[in-house]
Amino acid sequence: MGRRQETELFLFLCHTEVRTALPELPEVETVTRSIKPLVGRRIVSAEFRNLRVLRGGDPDDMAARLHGRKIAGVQRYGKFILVSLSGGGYLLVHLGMTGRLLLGGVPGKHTHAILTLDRGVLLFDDSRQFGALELHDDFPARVARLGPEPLEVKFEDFAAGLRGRKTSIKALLLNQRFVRGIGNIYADEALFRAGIHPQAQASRVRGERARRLYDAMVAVLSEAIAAGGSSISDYVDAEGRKGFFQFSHRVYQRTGESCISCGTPIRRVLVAQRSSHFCPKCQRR
DNA sequence: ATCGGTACCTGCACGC
DNA sequence: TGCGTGCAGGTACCGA
Repeated sequence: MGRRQETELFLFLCHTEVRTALPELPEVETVTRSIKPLVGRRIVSAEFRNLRVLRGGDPDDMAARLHGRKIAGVQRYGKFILVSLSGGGYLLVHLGMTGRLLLGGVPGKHTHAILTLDRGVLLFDDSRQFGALELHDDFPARVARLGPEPLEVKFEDFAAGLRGRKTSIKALLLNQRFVRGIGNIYADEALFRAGIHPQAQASRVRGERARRLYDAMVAVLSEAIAAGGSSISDYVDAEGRKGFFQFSHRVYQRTGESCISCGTPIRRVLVAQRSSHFCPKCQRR
C-alpha cells in the first residue's frame, strides 16, 4: 500500500465507527480487520476510566506499561482480539455484549479506555461492561484454552468433539472450548440450516447430521464475515448500518414468524439459559 | 471431567 | 407521562 493510500485509509477509518451487532466471530473478525491498519502505530498514552472491564488490572500500571509500545500485530481468537505489542506482551480485548472499538471520535459516557496513538486514537466503549481489556506478559491462558476455530477445524475433529457429550447441541456450540467464536445468533442459525433441534443431545448428532451441522456452521459464519466485510465501507451512516443489521437471520429473533422453508411459526425456548429460536417442523431432535 | 444454573450490567420495549 | 418489569447474552464461577 502506498503512502497516500495508507493516509486515505487512515483518514477514512478515523471517521468510521467500528460497531456491529452482538459481537460473535464474524463481527469480531470484521472489527479485527478494521483495526489491522493500526499495526506499526505507537501508543503515546493510555487512559483507563473503568475498573470493571480491566478485570483486576491496575489502570495506572497498565497505562505505564503501554506507554511508548508499538502495536506489532492484531489477531482474532474466537471472540477475542489479541493485540501484540513490541517488546513482548499482549493487550487482550473482548467486546462482551456491547463492546465497540472506535477509531477516532469523542469519548462518551461509556468510553472505558482511550489509547492515544502517534497518529489517531483508539477508544474502547462498552455500555454493558461485559467486555474486557487485559494486559498480559505471556500468551493469555484464557485464549490458550479455547477450542479450535470453527472455520479451521476438520470435520473429523468436530465430529469427535460431539461424541459422548450429554449436553444439548446448542449448549455445546456455545461452549468456547468446543469451538471458539459461536454465540447465540450463529448457533441458532447453524442449527436451523442443519435441521437439528437445539435441545438435541450432542452425542446423538452423528454421521450425516454431524456433517450437515459442520457444513451449516462453516456456511453461516463465512456468509456473515462476507457481509460484515462488504458493509464496513458504507458504515458511516444509518443506512449502511441498517444494511448490516438486516443480515439474513432465518430463525434468530423471528419468534412467531413463518419458517422460510415450511411456513410453520418459529418457536422460542430456553436452552442453556439462552433464548433459542427454531422451526418445530424442520428441526428434529 | 462434565454439566446446569447464576451473577454481572445497561438500554430498551412493553404494559398499565 | 412515568414507572416497574422483563429481556438481551458472553464469560467466570459455583456446586452437584
